[in-house]
Amino acid sequence: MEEDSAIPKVYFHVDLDAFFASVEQLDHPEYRGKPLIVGGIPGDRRAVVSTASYEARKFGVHSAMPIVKAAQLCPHGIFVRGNYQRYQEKSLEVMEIFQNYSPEVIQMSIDEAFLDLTGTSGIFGSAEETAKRLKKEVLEKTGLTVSVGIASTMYVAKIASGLKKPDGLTIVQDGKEEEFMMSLPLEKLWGCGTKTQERLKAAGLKTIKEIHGKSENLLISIFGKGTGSFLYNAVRGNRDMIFGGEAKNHSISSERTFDFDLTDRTSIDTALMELCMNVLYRMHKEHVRSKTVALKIRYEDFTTVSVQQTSEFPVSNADDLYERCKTLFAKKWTAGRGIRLLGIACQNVEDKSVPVQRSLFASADEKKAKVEEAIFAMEDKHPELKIRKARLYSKGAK
DNA sequence: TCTGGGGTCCTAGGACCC
DNA sequence: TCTGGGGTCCTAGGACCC
Repeated sequence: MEEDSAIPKVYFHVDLDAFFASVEQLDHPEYRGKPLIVGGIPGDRRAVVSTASYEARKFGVHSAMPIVKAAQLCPHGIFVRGNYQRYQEKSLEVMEIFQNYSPEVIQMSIDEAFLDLTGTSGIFGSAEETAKRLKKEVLEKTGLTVSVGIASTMYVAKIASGLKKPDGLTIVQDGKEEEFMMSLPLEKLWGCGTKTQERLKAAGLKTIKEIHGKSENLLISIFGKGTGSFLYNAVRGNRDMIFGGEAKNHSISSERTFDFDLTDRTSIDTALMELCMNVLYRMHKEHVRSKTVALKIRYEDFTTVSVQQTSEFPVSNADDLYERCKTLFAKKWTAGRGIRLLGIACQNVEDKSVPVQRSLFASADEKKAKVEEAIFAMEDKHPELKIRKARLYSKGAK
């Protein structure tokens, strides 16, 4: 093991403020300064809020809230469904700017990233100056504001960036991480959601300070190895992820919540086929394949079941995936119960360049796969030409 | 006011093997 | 014939994140 280098670690966590809503307000001046809700429009039965502008948040609207409720809280709000391609574009613009500040950028999602700024003070000046310059550059080049957290661990930087939104900058000095953590309410503990918070409260631990007072062994005895250790380290600001770690168990999934529960086989099969095409298209674009197919059913009462199966051979084409999904579905489905959501996933995807064992039927399967690839390629070139499985156009499908 | 869609990671239990 | 102990792989479900 190598000793810790003398250079103190410096991490930035950069978070775009109310990202989707901000992009909409940028593109539509008439939305600016108004309560804007992205995620659905009133009347979308089961839609939820994806992002609310700060003006809308004043009414109590927040992410994950049903649109129906948002419309009640904020009846004069502007509601839009959103344009994810556009958000992706803007995200890319911002991420490219980050590259100018650090060779090590870890993008965490469409609207946030960690930057390793360790040892760059000679180039950029102090962390604070650097952050201010970065914020200014992002605003000038993209019209968006970001909030930045700076600390010696990614974990603390992440929490810090969330404290002074929007357009915030929070610096936790090296050595002050623990003190910083202790000053926070329990809700700010990243990775500790409502369930764990409830368990903590049930155990008499209501604050980060109180957790800090317990030994690791005690926390493990109450919460188990994983959660116990996590809590012990998190309240000390110790918890850190490994930079540049291999992405394992990558999966590609698609799911859909239906406006009305499905009960008949025809609509169910159509929905399954649609999900299959979606997943397969994306696997094709990413040049990956998978041997493990998973299926998820959420019933009307929100109980959720899943099945998965790993086969000797990777999924080869849409029919293949569809057949596997139907088999899994038959294994789990309780006929008569209404289905509110269906989802499928291909797990443990691997790059198509790694050699694979071929099945006895490989040549026929490969032929089908080739045809599909050609179709996908054509759809990419001519989005107006939607070549889809004939059954998607059969009655009932839109 | 019933609760989206895309992910990742962890855990517990069963099967199977030596 | 009453039953060890470890390792590994797989699955189902749950927690959490944005």
